[in-house]
Amino acid sequence: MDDKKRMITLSAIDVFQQKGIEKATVSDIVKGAGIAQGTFYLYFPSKLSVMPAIAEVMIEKTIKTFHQKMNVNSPFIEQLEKLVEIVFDYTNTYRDIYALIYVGMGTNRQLHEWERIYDPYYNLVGDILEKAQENNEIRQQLQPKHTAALLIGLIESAAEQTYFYDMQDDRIAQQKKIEVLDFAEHALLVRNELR
Amino acid sequence: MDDKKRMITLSAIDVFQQKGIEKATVSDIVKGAGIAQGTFYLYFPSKLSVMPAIAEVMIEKTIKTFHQKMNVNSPFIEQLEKLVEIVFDYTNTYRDIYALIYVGMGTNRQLHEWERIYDPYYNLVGDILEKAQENNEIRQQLQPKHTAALLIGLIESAAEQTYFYDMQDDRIAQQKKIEVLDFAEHALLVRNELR
Amino acid sequence: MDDKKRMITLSAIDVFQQKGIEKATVSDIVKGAGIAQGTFYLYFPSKLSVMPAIAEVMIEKTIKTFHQKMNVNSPFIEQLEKLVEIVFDYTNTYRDIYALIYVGMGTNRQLHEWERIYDPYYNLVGDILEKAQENNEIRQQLQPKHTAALLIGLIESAAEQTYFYDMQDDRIAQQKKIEVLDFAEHALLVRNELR
Amino acid sequence: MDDKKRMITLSAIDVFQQKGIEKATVSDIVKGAGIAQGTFYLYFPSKLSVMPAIAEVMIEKTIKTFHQKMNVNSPFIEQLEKLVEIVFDYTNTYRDIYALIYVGMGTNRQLHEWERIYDPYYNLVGDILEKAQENNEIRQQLQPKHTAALLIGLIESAAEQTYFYDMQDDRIAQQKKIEVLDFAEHALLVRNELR
DNA sequence: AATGAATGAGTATTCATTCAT
DNA sequence: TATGAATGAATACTCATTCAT
Repeated sequence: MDDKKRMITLSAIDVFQQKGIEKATVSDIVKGAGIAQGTFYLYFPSKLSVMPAIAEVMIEKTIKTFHQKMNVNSPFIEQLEKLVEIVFDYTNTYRDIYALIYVGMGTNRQLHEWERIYDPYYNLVGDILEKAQENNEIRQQLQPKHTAALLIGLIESAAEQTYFYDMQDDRIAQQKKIEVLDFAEHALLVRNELR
Repeated sequence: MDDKKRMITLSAIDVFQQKGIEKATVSDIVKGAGIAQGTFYLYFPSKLSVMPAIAEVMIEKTIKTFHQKMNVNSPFIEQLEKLVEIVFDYTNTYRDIYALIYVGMGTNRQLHEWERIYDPYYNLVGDILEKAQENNEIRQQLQPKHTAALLIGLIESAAEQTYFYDMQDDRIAQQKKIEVLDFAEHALLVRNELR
Repeated sequence: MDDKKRMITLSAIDVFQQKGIEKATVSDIVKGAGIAQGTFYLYFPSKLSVMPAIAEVMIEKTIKTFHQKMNVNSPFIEQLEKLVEIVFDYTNTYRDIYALIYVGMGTNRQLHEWERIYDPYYNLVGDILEKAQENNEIRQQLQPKHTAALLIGLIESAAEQTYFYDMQDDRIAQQKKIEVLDFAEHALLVRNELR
Repeated sequence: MDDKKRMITLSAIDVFQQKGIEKATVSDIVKGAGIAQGTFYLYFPSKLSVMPAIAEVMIEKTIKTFHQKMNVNSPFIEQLEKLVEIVFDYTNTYRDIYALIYVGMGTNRQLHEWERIYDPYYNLVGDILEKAQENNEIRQQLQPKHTAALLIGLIESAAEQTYFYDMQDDRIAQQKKIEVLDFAEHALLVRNELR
């Protein structure tokens, strides 16, 4: 991505997190990026059109985190646990941003781009599932990439629900993680020899 | 709910659906409700504070649909199918509204109210799961209400993913429904006679 | 004055002092008076029409203070000192109210009423001057009532100027009082024995 | 002063005079200044914050008038007469504006700025008094600048009192001028040869 | 490419006033 | 007389976008 475009996008993420969805302005964004008001429009045709770029950066970050934290050679069950950890983590941190992207792209009729943007993420998790299939750790009938989408959706929604409760209470989050892990394991029939 | 408050809420739902999230104005809402501009503020302190009321109405609608379409005496597997149908249906119809509620309540620091509002919904599905447990149709270890939340989250996110794609293509939706159903059945160990 | 009309007026004074000129509303006033919104309009045709009533009450208060603090038999010079004290005191306390009355009556084309309202005040001070003339304490050529108006204006404006400075600093106020007293004494030729 | 800021200020004075205190709108002001609505807010943070700028322009005008009409070499008594003329004149013409400035700055907690703004005015009159002292035309004990403030306050309040009455009646104004002049002369001990 | 002053359409919110009870 | 829910006109202020430099 063009360097200045990236600066704008990163600043936008910052601003949205600090000011919240309603109060963020282009003026704030350009200030954060250290450029002039007009320069913004050299890189993005409108305010909402930053959204896909933001989404891309977010996914990029997520994938980077994956590669850092995930040991692809560890048993699938451990990778699944890690997945839950990671998804809960970024959902909590970036909840507002995700809502924003969702609304912003929806308004802009760009929602279909979401598919393209999430694609590498689904592929990443899909690959893990595929390898788990080869190792006979999960059911053979599962279509890896489709299942990846369901799995990510499940965990993300569980993470979001955690924040309907008091965010401070970490025990609720831990409990939720255990439950979603159990749910997912059965869905995928992980370690079915254990039952 | 107070009659006039309800009128405002219903009109707000309409306006948000028609005009989209960004373009809806209080002026439109009061016009739809047949009241004066100022009257709005007798019932709601601000534009965004209608959100919880909208959420309540939406959940109310959903629950009503449930009672209409769901045969509580049919086998659990059929009820699950119905659940998927219903969730996909309202997600498709009210996708924008849900996004709006989410953002609106988040912005307003009212997200915790979501818990209270979703509660009857989780209870409804929780009851179904509990009965299924009694009939030995699903795993006994599952905590019904918690599982209900996960299940609803799973199906909703699957539905959302579907409608990020071309909404017209019904085959994709059908395919997604089958996948999520399969995923959920295994998670709950519904067809345990097969194993 | 009608009891309820008085209640409204007193509440209005309170509200204006607490909320300031811009923020005071009829709603606040009726709340303070313990009556309903509509009742206000049974006693006053409009919001601004309370102003003369407020002015009247203010003058009434001032005159009452005079009768309490002023010894009409003491030498004129002492009465003048007292006058300065009193005027500084009420100017400081009710500066906002006076500004409000001024603007409110000006807007309403009721400014001529000011004459009628201030009249008893001018008479009061005029009487003091007249008696001082009889006692040969001030110049004989002075027209008592006209001079009263000038004198009051002089002291009020001096008091107002005090508040252009830091209001906390009492020494400035004391200094100003001494200066205005000296100014007035010479204007009236009070200490004629000095010449 | 920045050219555009000055345009806005001048237009604001116009609008306040024509429309009166309550009815003046920012929209009117910008129309008069020939600029866009938003431009106003590049120069002033709010509607009321124009007040100090208005006050500055008013004082500027007054001082200019002084330099035109006042012969600094004429006897003090004539300069005092001129001072009364000028103060009565601008008080009559700009009565509304002064009330507005007073209220506006009071509301805005900017009243202390008044000191800075009036300062050159007090200095101007203070200089006249100082010179009169050198010429032994007034009492030596007087502190020139402080006395200037009292004197201006006296004359302004006298002028204001005049214009609360029927403004058309010029005889009342003339009478008041004579009285205030007499009052001031004695206060300053002008014409001390007469005593 | 970059700037940032200027634009002006757009809207939530307020509050004096009314009127059916 | 008294009420207070309902009214709706009126307006300050915001901010995405433009364009001359």
